Amino acid sequence: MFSKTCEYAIRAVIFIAQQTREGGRVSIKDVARGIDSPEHFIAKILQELSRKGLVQSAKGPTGGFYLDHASLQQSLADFVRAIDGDRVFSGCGLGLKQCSESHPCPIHHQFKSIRNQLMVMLETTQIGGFTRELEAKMAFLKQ
Amino acid sequence: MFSKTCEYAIRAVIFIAQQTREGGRVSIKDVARGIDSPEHFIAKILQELSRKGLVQSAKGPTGGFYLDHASLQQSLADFVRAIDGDRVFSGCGLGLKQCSESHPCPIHHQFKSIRNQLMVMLETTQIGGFTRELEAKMAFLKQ
DNA sequence: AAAATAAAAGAGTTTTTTATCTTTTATTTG
DNA sequence: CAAATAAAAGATAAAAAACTCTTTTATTTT
Repeated sequence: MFSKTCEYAIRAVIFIAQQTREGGRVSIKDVARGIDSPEHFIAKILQELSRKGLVQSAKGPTGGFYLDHASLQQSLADFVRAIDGDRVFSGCGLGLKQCSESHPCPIHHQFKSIRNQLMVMLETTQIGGFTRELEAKMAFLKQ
Repeated sequence: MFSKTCEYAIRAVIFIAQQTREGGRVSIKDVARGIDSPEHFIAKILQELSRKGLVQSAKGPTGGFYLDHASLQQSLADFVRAIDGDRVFSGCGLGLKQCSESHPCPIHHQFKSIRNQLMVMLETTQIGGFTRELEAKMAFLKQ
């Protein structure tokens, strides 16, 4: 569904949101440990999200990653789009380049319906909305 | 969603179903042309499906691929499973190995719902059920 | 100002996926 | 039986994705 990069990205950002909910920063090391991902790999990913303004960062001691008010309100869809592009939202289920309403693949309509639901789900879910569940250990970001 | 291999596989099998609806065989060359895929690549894929009994084949002149009665009734899900395994049906949206009802990732429940719909769709769609649409040019397997 | 900390950037490497090329085996037809 | 046809099998190559390592830059603390 998503690339590995994108899976890590989402987990990382949810983790950062949770860890910094009362201010503060979290280091790459801690993110990597917190979501059980390769450290240098998640570093690259956060670098890119940082460049695109979807996460915030600060260098030096006391530095690390965090999310400003705007970033906390970004939807999962925004992060998916930033990493995987809109392949997920608009690609053809059978890989046709020109698949469309007027030139549909055999499963175009069925797929559209399911993908729309996926899209609505991703668009309406804010990255900052998982803190409570994680806190209560009703949801997990690793293992 | 699906691997490229799986996309080609589904397109190929739908094509074979259509081309051989009144008996006969279709060659790899024709399949490759018919779905606009690399010839040797689709050959490999059909070879594997043939080994697994999901498509039928015959060597020599007048040989080629076709689908027996049972294969025509296989669902899309069967072909997806044969190529991509059940990753599509049961993998975690965020890539967690141990994601489950009792140890869910933050989007487990939302994902489950969408994936179930995908699964129902794939399970209830027979590979042989597209001939009419294709014939009427209301669906396409290439471009 | 020097030392320490932590992200950014750049340059690889490894693995997996996708694709190609060549040889072999089976079957049919003249 | 020889020639032709078509899939099966095996080996290799190219491209993309996933992951690692090293150096640089910015910031803070002493």
